[in-house]
Amino acid sequence: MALLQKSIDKRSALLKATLCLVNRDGIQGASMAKVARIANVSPATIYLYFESKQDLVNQLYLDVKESFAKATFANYDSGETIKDRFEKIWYKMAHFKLNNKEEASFLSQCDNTPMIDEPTRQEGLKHLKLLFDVWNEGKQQGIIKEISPYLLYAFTVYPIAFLMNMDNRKLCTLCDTTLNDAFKVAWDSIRR
Amino acid sequence: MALLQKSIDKRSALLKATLCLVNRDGIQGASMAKVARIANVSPATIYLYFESKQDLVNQLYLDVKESFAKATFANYDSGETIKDRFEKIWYKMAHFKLNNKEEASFLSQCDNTPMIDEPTRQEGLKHLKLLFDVWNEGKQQGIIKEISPYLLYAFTVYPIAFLMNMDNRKLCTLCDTTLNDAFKVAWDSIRR
DNA sequence: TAAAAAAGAATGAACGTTCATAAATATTAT
DNA sequence: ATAATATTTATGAACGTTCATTCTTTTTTA
Repeated sequence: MALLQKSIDKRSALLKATLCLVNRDGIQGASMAKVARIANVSPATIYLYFESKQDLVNQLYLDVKESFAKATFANYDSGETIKDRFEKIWYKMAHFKLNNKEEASFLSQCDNTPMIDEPTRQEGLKHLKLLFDVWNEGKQQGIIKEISPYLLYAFTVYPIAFLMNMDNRKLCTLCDTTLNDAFKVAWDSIRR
Repeated sequence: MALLQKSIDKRSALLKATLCLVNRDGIQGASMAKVARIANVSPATIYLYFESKQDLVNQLYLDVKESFAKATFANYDSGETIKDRFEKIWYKMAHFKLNNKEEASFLSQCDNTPMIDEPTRQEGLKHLKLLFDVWNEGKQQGIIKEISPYLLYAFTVYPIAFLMNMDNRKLCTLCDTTLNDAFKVAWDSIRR
């Protein structure tokens, strides 16, 4: 149905506009008026698709998290070794952040804003299940340290965001060499 | 001079009010009117001490960074071993963030906002010189990996902010045991 | 009494949101 | 198949509020 498609297009145009603006001016800088203008739509139209600015940003958050997870766990094979699986996931996360800077920077901004509510954050976390699986198996096999997934995440995945930030600010170029170094650091941090 | 002291008091009352509000409602939620009300001052008075909201937030940023650095490098002794020095610095950073949650959360928010300008960020970085010294010496002695300080920071210090966030959201309690685990992870990540 | 500091009221602009209305689309009746 | 009608979808203008900032006046200090 053409109508439905048109609706979907408009919805994603609005999400895309929001992503772009948040990336440029911060969450508070992405006003509904600006979002509307960039999406070629009347401000009022936004409220046909989202019930508030908070809703808009939260839905965008879930949307981006989902595509991040999709990229991260593509070709996931539970038959591979723990290290191989972790390595592939880690590199895919890094490459997603490098190749989708707007999305990555948006997620970074979301980490510390009160705009994203707790239920939405929880929902977003679910996408990481496969990574937690790998860690749990790794612990059972004595390959990975017996520590909470929050620690594992903090020291392997979270740092990528920092590096991406530095790269954006031209302070530290994230070339392949740097990325390989970074993975080594990440792996050394959590392996037994 | 009593007058000067009163000025200093008012300035820090304004900074404190800003810190408190940013922590509660985010940077955009800390309006000049609210800051004034909490500091028991007229909105206009703020402009006697700061030339704009951006200036206010940037000065607060430097202020907090400085007290963070003061706490972090207290009793620094360049005669100690690399690991001892790093360990003490790391724990002091962690404890500062645990004991000064408002300050820590504020700094986290600053990581991803366009409100803090690049010169101010550079200024804030200078406070970390001693940490960089330790790392450089460590590299020379073959104790620490030969990688950029940005990588070292990303994998040892930056994760603390994540853990603090989880702690604030009651998802992962940062008790002494967790903290010790975390330090082990941090050290394993960068040692040779 | 002169100068500095602080106040409160007021500024235009921008905010998120809603409203009455218009355009576009779907449904029904002929 | 076409005309008339109902329904959805979208609009631009306007809402009340709040924003950062400034202006004029009053209070405090020297």
